[in-house]
Amino acid sequence: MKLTGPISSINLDSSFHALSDPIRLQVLNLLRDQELCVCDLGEALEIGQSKLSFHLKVLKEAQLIQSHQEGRWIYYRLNLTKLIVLEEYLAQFRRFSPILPPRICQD
Amino acid sequence: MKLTGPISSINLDSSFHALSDPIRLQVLNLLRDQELCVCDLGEALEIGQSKLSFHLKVLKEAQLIQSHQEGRWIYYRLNLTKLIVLEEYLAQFRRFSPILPPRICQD
DNA sequence: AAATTAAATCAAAATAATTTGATATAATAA
DNA sequence: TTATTATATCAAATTATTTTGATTTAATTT
Repeated sequence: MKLTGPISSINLDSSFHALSDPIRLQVLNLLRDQELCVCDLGEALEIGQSKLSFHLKVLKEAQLIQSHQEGRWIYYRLNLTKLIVLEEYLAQFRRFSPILPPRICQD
Repeated sequence: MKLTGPISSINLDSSFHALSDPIRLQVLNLLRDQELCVCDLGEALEIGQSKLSFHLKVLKEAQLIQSHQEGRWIYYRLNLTKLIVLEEYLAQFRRFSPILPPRICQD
């Protein structure tokens, strides 16, 4: 059986790859509750401009973030949809487990 | 504020790195509801023995799987605890979001 | 004890990802 | 129109990861 929905493994590896770097995780954390322009991110992270641009590209290609332009600034924000797909993928292991009880629901 | 609990970013990047490879995701999926020995995994995945061993090591060092020996077989199983830590890390973005409603709780 | 088997380890080769510094692009301001 | 600013892109250098085949280890069987 080949899965095709959001829980399939297709592209999941590259999504997780985008999460596998400390700078990129910092970016996601900075964007957690607000959108920011590249200059804000650069100031917060204190890394070179082209390095930041590279990591933003990785995150964007993995569809973990989205961007839009405003004047000469480019703003980035989380793509929650994709983050939720990954969350659900991991949740699946817990749901399938014959061992541990399901997590307490806090939503 | 430096986080230190399970939701901190410390080591999260290497955990996600362990998830960033299709062979390793296949291994996790095979172990989803049962433990298997290396030979079972090798048969299912049709990859060379040392290659499999390498990927199991990456998963084990990331604490996503655990192993125990029985005679000359070594059995691997998921480490749900770590998978749940990662799931919670991702859930945090959703919980923090001012935009999307919380996920419908299915537990 | 010798042979077999399951799995790990090692070193070399092959690939892939990241960093760096320079240059390009496109929007705005002077 | 020229200068400035924000960001992206590119190529080269660096670093990290993965693959491969050979060897090792340890348990079991003969």
